[in-house]
Amino acid sequence: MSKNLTKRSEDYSKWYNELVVKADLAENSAVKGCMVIKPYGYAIWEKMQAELDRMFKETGHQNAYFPLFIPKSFFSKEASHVDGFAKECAVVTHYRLRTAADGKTIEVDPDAKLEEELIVRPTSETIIWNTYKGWIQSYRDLPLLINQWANVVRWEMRTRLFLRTAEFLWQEGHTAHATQTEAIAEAEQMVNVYAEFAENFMAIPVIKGIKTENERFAGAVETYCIEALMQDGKALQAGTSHFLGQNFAKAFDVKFANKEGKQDYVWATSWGVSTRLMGALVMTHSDDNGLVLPPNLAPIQVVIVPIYKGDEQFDAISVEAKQLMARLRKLGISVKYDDRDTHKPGFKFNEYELKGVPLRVAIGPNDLANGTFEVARRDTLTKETVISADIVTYIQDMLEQIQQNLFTKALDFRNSHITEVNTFEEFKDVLSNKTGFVSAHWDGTTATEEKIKELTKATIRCIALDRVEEAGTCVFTGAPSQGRVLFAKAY
RNA sequence: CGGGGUGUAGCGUAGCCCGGUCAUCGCGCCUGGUUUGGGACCAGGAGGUCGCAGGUUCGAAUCCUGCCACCCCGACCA
Repeated sequence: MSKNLTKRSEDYSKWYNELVVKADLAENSAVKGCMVIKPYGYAIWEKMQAELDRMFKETGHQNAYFPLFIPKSFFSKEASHVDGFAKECAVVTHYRLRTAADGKTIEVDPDAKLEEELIVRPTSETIIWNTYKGWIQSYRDLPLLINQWANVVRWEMRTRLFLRTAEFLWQEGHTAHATQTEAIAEAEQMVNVYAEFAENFMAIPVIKGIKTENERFAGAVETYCIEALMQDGKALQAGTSHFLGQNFAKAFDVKFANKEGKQDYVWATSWGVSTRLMGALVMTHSDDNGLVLPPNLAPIQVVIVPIYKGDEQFDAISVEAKQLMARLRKLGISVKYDDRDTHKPGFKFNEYELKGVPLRVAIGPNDLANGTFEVARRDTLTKETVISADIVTYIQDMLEQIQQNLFTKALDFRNSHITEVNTFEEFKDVLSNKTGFVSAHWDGTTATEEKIKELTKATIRCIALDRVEEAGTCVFTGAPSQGRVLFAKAY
């Protein structure tokens, strides 16, 4: 295994191997950017889904499901939206195959050409708003707060495992409101939900902010985002929440009668996070020994490894192990007892480190004699001997400590990689040597933003919601600025 | 689509410049035995259209031509 895994993104793919593999569909290069999520990786996604779903419901949202296929005509109704996605859509043109003249191969039946092509959804705004049109007549129908768990397809020119795959899993919330204020409040609420989820559940510190016009979602009036920093110093957008204004309501003619009896267009939001978050998880916490999973997300939180010679010892250890397993499970802790006799303990130790299991309990003849357990934690790679009487509370506390420690570690790293600069020389120097976020004054123009991107490859990740107003001069043009924005090289 | 690189067993690779017991080594896999507190050891074994198609040659993994695929950089991209 290569060293310096924290330095280059390609190296992370080695750790992804535990979770996911690139789809092996070499016969058809068109789907090369897809991924197969392995059971261990999918278990993490399920945990993320469960927690997010709970948070959505606590904020009043409901789940629904909309079609995978979107008629082409829907797509063209919102001009900037179609501009944003047109170049990366998979299109269905036919609905039937037939046996070819050679009697062996299968070909597309030319008679089965669709009158109107169907787009495989790259996002569902259009089909959802087309549906909402029939659901909303009165202010009494509002707000409409719906979330969908789905897959989407974006035919990117270049894919990167987890971070930008051709097909990915996500959730997309789509809400409709009677007033602008309410819709903005919703968009802000959801970015807060995402931030809370990332920090408390995934142990990934994030910066909440808004996107510049240039980086805004196609069709949005304002895009809120959470930005995380990976160990290699590159930023990753981990979630977005958009205030869509009345753009989609107007495009799909969704009007409602307000309290005064007047017709008005509804105000909209949409928000989403995807399997990209799993990439963020790996790139935030993992080390040269493999994955490091926060206890909240680990499919296996505790693994018990027996160390024994002969059946007699094994049986005695198994009794202890199964007792401990039962007690931990009662507390909702997920435990695996690895009683395979095909592998030595040392092999198992390394295997579970690679998989990122937070806590490992070893039980051997010495422990049996002394009434102890050996507990090793994945985040610090340290071991301690714990007496039987304390073991359950010790593990319970330790899982919480690991969760906390991972967040603190990532937060310290992130905070030490936000650098304020005042000259363009410094700007370039920090970007190429220290990496991370660069906090600098910007004159607010797209032209400057693009010129900086051209020269340094850095983009404005966000204007932090909690930034302090501060008069200054643009790091590039010297024009006046009201505050600093965060630049970084990003995935 | 431009620039660079790679393609040899499930994975990672040597060999290619200088054609000829060259199909190499490691991991993994199978069998038997000994092992088991940090990736065990010994012995034996299975597994390969050398990316594909042509060409040169007595002879091609090796040279030539074309094609295909993958990776990296760029364009593109919430």
